[in-house]
Formats: sequence, C-alpha cells, structure tokens
Amino acid sequence: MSPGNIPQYRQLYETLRRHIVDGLYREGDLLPSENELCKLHGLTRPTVRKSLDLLAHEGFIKRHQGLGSVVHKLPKGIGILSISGTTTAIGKENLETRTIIRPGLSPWPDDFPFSLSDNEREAGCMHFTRLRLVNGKPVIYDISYIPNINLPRFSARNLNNKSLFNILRAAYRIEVKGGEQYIKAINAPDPEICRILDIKHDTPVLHLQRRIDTSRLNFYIYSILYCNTSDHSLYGIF
Amino acid sequence: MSPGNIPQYRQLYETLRRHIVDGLYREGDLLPSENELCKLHGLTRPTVRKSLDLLAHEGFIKRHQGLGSVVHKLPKGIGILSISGTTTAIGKENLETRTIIRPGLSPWPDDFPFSLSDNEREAGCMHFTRLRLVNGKPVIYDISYIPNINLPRFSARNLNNKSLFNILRAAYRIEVKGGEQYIKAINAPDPEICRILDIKHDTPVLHLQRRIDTSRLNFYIYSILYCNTSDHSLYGIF
DNA sequence: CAGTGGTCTAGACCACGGT
DNA sequence: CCGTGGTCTAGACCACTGC
Repeated sequence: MSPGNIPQYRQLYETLRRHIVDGLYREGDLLPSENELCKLHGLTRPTVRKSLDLLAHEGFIKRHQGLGSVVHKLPKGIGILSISGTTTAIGKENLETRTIIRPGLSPWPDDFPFSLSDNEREAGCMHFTRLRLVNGKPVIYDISYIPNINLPRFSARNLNNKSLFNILRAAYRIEVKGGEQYIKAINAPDPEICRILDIKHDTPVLHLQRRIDTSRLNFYIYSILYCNTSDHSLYGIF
Repeated sequence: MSPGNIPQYRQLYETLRRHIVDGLYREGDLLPSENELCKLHGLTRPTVRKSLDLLAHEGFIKRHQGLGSVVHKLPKGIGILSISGTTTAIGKENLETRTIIRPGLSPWPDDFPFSLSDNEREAGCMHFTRLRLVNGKPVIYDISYIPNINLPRFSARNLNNKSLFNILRAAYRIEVKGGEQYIKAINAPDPEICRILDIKHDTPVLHLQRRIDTSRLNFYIYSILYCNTSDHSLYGIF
C-alpha cells in the first residue's frame, strides 16, 4: 500500500501548498472542508487534518471553527526565519545563489558560537560560504559549517543555485528537521563582508547564528548569516 | 466529562512543559515513552502525541524514532520570536515591564506598516507602549496598536508586569494564536527611542513589525518593536 | 438549523534505534 | 529482538459560524 515512502499527509500538503502559491486559491478563499478533502483524496480526517496543520503552521492558511480554512496572504519578505531554506518567499525567479568559498576542510573557528560535542570536534568541519542575491543585489552572506562525518565527496558538489538541503537529502538521505537561531542587529563587522554585501562600513545588518537539526542523530549543521535588510525584511511566522 | 474546557492534550503539554523548565527533566533526558504517558494520564496515543507535537514545535523536546523524546537545552536568548509573549526564556525573575504610554484612543498612524480593513480603520485604535527591561536594563521598546472593537474599559487596565495576552484571555476571552513578523536591522531611528532604550544615536537595533492573530475572527493586534540586542540576542526556533 | 473545525477514542501496521 | 516514535483508519461528540 505504500505510495513510495512519502506519507499521504505530506503529499496532500504539497498539493494544497502548490495550489496556494500558484494562485489557484487566493487570499481569503476557503479551502475545501476537511470532509470534502477526505472524499476527494480518499483519506480519513486525522490524515487530512495533519496536512492542514502543516499548512497552518507555515502560515499558508488560518483555520476558523465553524467557518473553514482561509487562505492567507503570501508574505512579502524573505522567508529565511522558517524552514526550507531561503527560497520560500519572493519567488524563485529573483533569487540567486553564488558560492564564494568552495567546500573544504578546515578547523573549527576558535570563537564558534555553539558548543560542540567531542565527536564534532574530532571530525573537523567542512566550511563554505554562499551569497544570496535578490534581483542581482547581494542580500545574505551565509557562512556554513558542517561536521565532517560520513559525507563522502561532499566538497566536489556544486552548490550554485541548488539548495544545500536538497543535496543532503538526495545524496546522503539527511532530512533537515528544524533548528534554533540567535538574532542580533550589528554594524557590518569587517571590510570583507562589507565588500561582499556591497555596503558601507557602518551599515546595520542582521546577524544570525543557527544550529540546524537533521534526521541523523546528533548531526547538526551550523550557519552564520549576515543580512542586509535595507531593501528586504526577513519574514517569519510564530 | 469536560474537565473545565481546557483540552486534555493542552493540560498534558502544560504539565510536561513545567517539568522541563523547572528542571525535573534535564537536557538530554528522555521523556516517558508515548505509551507510558498514555497509561500515566489515561489518554490515548493521538492525544498524547498532540501534546508532544506542541512541545517539539516550541523547541522543548526533540523526537527520534526508535529512541524517544529527548529534552532540549533551554535557550539563552529572549524568546520573543515565538509565541507566549516575551516571557518564555531568560527566567521571569530578570524580566520587568513598564508602561511608558498608557492605553488611549488615537488615530491609526499614517505610515502604518500593515494594510487595515475598513472595519479596523473606522473603529480607531487603542495605542500604548511598554518597555521591557532585563536585569534593570532596557532592551525592548514595544509600541502596540489594537483596534478599538468591543474592548470595554481596556484603557483602565494596568499592564505592568502582566502579559497583555493574559488580560485579553481573562477579560475578553480572546486567545492569541500566532502571527507574522517582518524583521530588519536599522540604526536607532529617533532621539526619543534612543533615550528610552538608553543607547547612542547610531546604535544598530532590531526592528520588528508584527501582526498577531487571535481567536476572534478578523481581530488582529499590531506591534512594532525596537530591540537593543547588544547584550541579549533574540532567540527563535524554526 | 446544517456545516465547519476542535477534540478524542481504540485500535492497526510500519521504520528505526539500541541491545 | 523489543520498544520507540511515525503513519493511518473509522468512527464519535462537541463548539462555533453563518444562515
């Protein structure tokens, strides 16, 4: 009975999500009722509800008892505060990713903002940086650190315009599950980063430190981001 | 059979949550298994799982198939990016709230960052501001706007050291359900805010624009925040 | 009132981790 | 191998919205 290992609630979620972002449902529209979705897709209500839970959790719909599931306005900022990488909002067309420093082995930085396990320390880390551009303008500089554990040939892979998360899933069957982040406002720290982001020395930027959970036990991805938010706010739901 | 209108999954969630923040379970500990929790509390597994979904969603636990529910390290920043007000992290002892501008009616600002419905425009808005201090130092300046719809005697209420959300629930039976936010880094905008946050003119601060959903249909709370993050990062999960 | 989402039960089978 | 969480079924009753 297994339809290819992807759970049914996930499939329904993807379908509805695509319909929303493609504009088939518009802001304020009602989704079909839960019972209708059950009949349409041959599922039971708990399964359908799980799909809707996901959509509501990510801000695509809002549910009202007695009324239905209302489609939410799509956000206008960069959806980096949620999961699924940066790509959620804005529309992929405008988003570009360039690798600045290609993946390579390096020691962990001395001032690393997260505490590391002994395993992680011993393994050393893969280090690489990427620049995200919106409409050709640099917006986010992303410095990534990945423990060098069981990732054969990782450094040979091309990260341009591909989601790091997709590579991890396809090549190593590692699913990203969420994470935690610390956010600050700072003045652009060093001349190198100012040059990369094309900003002046005293420009305020967002500074994010993230630890990203994966489906592999005790395997985390670390990321430090500098964001020029003068033209694009970051967007999140809570 | 109704135990006072609070759902059972919510009660179990609150219980487990309290046990975690009180230190009864510590970082890395395993929670009782789902089946054990069923027996302990006389619930079925879907109900227990809903409690654990909530805990996982808010970052208190992380679940691993085949292993169990692992208690997560408690965050060190200010948990303002999630729900439940600002109070989640840091420990209540250090957090203080002062009302700067008491609630009063005022017109909506001209440059309001969210689009307002006709209903909201006509109703006018309650406006007030609060300052959040950590260890006696100002950290967050919160400017709130609430549509003046069916909120009798709101301006008479004292907001000091009480959660706005608690007042809404207790006095008006309005539950806060989530929301969306736009985040930027800016230089402290005007002398008034610099004075209130006790910072210099060119200090970078976090700027948050939030629209908060409630259980009342088409009733939103709006909030603009300025955060001095030089000593305390904001913390969030995703 | 009918229809909606919110809560809950009592089972089932599967994939995965640790032993 | 056993116990864990992940998925799913087929029902039930309730609270709320709109008419």
